[in-house]
Amino acid sequence: MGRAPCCEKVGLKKGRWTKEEDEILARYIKEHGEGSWRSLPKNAGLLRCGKSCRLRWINYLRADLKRGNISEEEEEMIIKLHATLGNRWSLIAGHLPGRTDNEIKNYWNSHLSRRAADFRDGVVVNVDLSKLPGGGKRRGGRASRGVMTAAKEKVKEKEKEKGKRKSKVAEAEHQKDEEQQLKEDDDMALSTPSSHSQPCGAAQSEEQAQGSASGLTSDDGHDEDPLALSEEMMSALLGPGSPKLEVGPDGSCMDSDSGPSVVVDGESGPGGPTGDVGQELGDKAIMDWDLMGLDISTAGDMWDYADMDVVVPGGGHHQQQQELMSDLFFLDNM
DNA sequence: AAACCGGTCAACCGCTAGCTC
DNA sequence: TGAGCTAGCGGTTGACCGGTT
Repeated sequence: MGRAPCCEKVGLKKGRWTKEEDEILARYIKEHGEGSWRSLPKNAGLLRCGKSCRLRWINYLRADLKRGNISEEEEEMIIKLHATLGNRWSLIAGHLPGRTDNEIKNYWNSHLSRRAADFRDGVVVNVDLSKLPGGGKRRGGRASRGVMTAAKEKVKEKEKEKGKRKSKVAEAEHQKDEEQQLKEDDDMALSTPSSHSQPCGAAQSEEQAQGSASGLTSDDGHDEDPLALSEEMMSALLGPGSPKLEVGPDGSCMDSDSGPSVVVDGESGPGGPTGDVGQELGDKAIMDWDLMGLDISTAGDMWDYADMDVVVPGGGHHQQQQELMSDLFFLDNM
């Protein structure tokens, strides 16, 4: 049988937190650490639900939170990530250190969604959610640890095998990248500390990778994608000097000259990068680093990325490779 | 000065996946 | 094995605040 109920709803305080409550909660977590949210209010002497305590800590009291306005860089990042991930606020927050999912969600709803709607002039990205498992609908629920664990195991095994047949060139590149990583700061926008602790997509279950129901589906069943960003809209949002976006003939959106592109080399299965992702170079495909160019309409097909050698041209380092592998895994599990 | 209005954001709600017993 | 609980997620609500009439 299960455990006792999380908390008695009767007699618990609701609404805004007082300064005193904040202090009690912060002091308790400082002494005892995070977790055990169920017993926390009782132990700390708070008349709050554990859920409420957790939310207050995560969204407001945590020491590593960045206070203040969202910067232009962060805004740009949110727009790009939202175009790729949809309303996956926790994933987006994982790429923005010090920002919470709630904060980003609020910022999007109050600042960016309206701007996006102003610019939207039709369907830009084809997202046929009916082809995705579950019909493209999803609600909350935590990320699938099972999927993540299984994937890590799978990647480890593949890497073991791959290590044996890896080319000398790639090995030299890899070694060089690791050396560089020690010396230089990572100026890649997507290579943030938090994104390492929460690998993008690696923890996603099959259903979670479908995008939120309200974000990606329309009530009348059309394929309209409210998250789609046209070239005009993105250019306006990103401002002068921003990378120029290109809209592919199939409607996919791609960022043609932002950041280092990534060459994905090797076997790419159906629905893989070739043809759908950026520019083709023989058996290689140039993939936009932020994955803006991915055509998720083909996501139903599996893509054995683990067999690929991922090389970042121009001396990209190992960290970027691992970031990419995380993102690829996310797409693999869509 | 007061009423109204719209924007922002903290907090709540309902749901799901995974875990525990 | 399955019922029930926990943790975490995204959507929604409503209090608060500043600007306008």
